[in-house]
Amino acid sequence: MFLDFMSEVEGLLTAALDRCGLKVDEGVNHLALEFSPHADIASSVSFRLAPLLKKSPALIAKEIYQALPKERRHVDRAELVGPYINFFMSCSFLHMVLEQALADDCWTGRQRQNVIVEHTSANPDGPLHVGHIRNSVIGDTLVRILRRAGCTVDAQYYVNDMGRQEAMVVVGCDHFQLDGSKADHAIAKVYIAANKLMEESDEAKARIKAEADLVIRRYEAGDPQIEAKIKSAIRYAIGGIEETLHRMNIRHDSYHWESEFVRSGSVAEIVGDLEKTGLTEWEDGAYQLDLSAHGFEKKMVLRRADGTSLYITRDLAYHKWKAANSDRAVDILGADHKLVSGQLRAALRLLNIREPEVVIFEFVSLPTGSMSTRRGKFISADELLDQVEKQAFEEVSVRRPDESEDFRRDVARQVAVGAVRYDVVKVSADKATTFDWRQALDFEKLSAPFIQYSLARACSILRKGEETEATREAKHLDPGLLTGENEVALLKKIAEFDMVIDRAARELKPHQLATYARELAEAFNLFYRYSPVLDAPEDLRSARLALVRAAGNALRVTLETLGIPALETM
RNA sequence: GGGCGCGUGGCCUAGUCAGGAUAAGGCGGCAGCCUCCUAAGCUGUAGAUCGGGGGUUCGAAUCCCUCCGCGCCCGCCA
Repeated sequence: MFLDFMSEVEGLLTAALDRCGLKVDEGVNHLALEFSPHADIASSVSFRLAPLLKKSPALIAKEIYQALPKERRHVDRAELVGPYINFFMSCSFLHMVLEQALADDCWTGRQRQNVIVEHTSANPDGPLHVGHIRNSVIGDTLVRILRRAGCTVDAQYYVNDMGRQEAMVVVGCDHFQLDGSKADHAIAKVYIAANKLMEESDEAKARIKAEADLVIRRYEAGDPQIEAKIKSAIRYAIGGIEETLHRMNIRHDSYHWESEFVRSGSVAEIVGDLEKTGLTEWEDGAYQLDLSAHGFEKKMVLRRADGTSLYITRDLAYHKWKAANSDRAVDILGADHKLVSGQLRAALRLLNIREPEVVIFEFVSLPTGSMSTRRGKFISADELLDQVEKQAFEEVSVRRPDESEDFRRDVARQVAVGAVRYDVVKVSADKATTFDWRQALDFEKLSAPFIQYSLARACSILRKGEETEATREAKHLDPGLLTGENEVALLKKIAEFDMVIDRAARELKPHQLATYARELAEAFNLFYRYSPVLDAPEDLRSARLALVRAAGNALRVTLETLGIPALETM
């Protein structure tokens, strides 16, 4: 929709520049297109040409303006305002938007790549906390955005089964009993307890560390007894983690365990490949890769002194596999992984393996400081969801006191999922945040319920409007009646959907969709407030009803792409 | 100490990558709107040295330099 309008504008401008014998350097946005309150899209390309032509921008803009081809489909008119050329959408374009938005096939884009998105990948040593879910929500939203853009996506969870953390879980299970709480929480308790044990004395610390080291060595060597222990602890923890993820509408398509890559020999193979670069050496007893030529002071350790592999070595093998099995590989990682992910990419570059696209998100901290599973200092995702759901239940009970408790519980659950997801996704990934209960429990304008509510309003109109409409014979729809300011603004906002998705999918910026969702809901609410539908004269009523259906589709698809339940009533 | 990221009204954020026409929202404050399709909504109002300073440019929240503040990292952890 909007992309069609934009490419026509690009075509017009390119043709006009050509006719004038003007050239602008190729590059991103070389036509200087920009969004503007003065136009549907504007170009300030005249400024770029002014220094070259030594003429005033206004004069250049005038020449270009006069050379614009007259045959147009989506562009109604262009206006010359000083140095700016403003383009406006035609009525027929808006009619096309309405018609397309009433159907199903305009909501999926034309990107056709196979994409692997790895997200969450939290160590199975405890429940997800409010920091982890930033990863999960950003990751899952990107999965949905990429699918919406037309890609085939495999969402993957990388299971760290060979690391020290997991060995500590096994040590914890040896010393303490798992209690009856939710699986991931029960695992966290023994893990925290084992870590506490280490603080008792130097002797205890050495003893526990030795136990963990032994677990690591035996597991890497393929000891079946240890393997059974680790796998069962991990499956148990992941079961709990999955339960939480499912509660938030998040699902992984496949799981890859790091041990896979050790057992298959691909870790050894990639270490061998790195050896051939001549940049590796045994130093201080460990096998290291020198990346100083690539801007990394720190050497990358590939093997411990005892020969066992490290996280980053195994990750290298995993990424080699990902590169071979996708067109794009996307990693969602916390800010603490900046350095290692940089080293990882540098090492892959050395081997001529396509690098992953890495989305880094900054930390979520508590008002009291940073979170830590090991120290038991965190707010779990389950606790957050429970609290938000409780608050939502109270609010829905105030608003819909006559509805059954089942209805209110159901709405509260869906509102809570949306509120939590939207709260996370609305903030740009490169902003560090502090978790705030008051904000998490606020369901007003800058939140998911605001958007869900707009859809519920649309659905309510449709329920009432279409039972009478259905009895009439199919009648001619005249979109030309939708000329009100709010109606046109709503149509234009609906049209933007494809561009927002396309851009978010290319730039991997899910918060752009969150911003769009809010704007779409605002546009609908203004229309709702000022353009009565059911009480309008017959023809206008039909046209507005169609607009409500179109806006409802846009809201529904937008919410689904954000992983937020699209409620028909609330 | 070095590397990366961030700094926008009292608070939270969009806009920064691709510099342009009056800095955009929310929360909180104040003042309004339910005989009218769900008021989780809508309207108005007050409130900003876009961290400070320099530079590039016709034009800088946006690009460059520098300083300050905050976060993350600099493990044979992940």
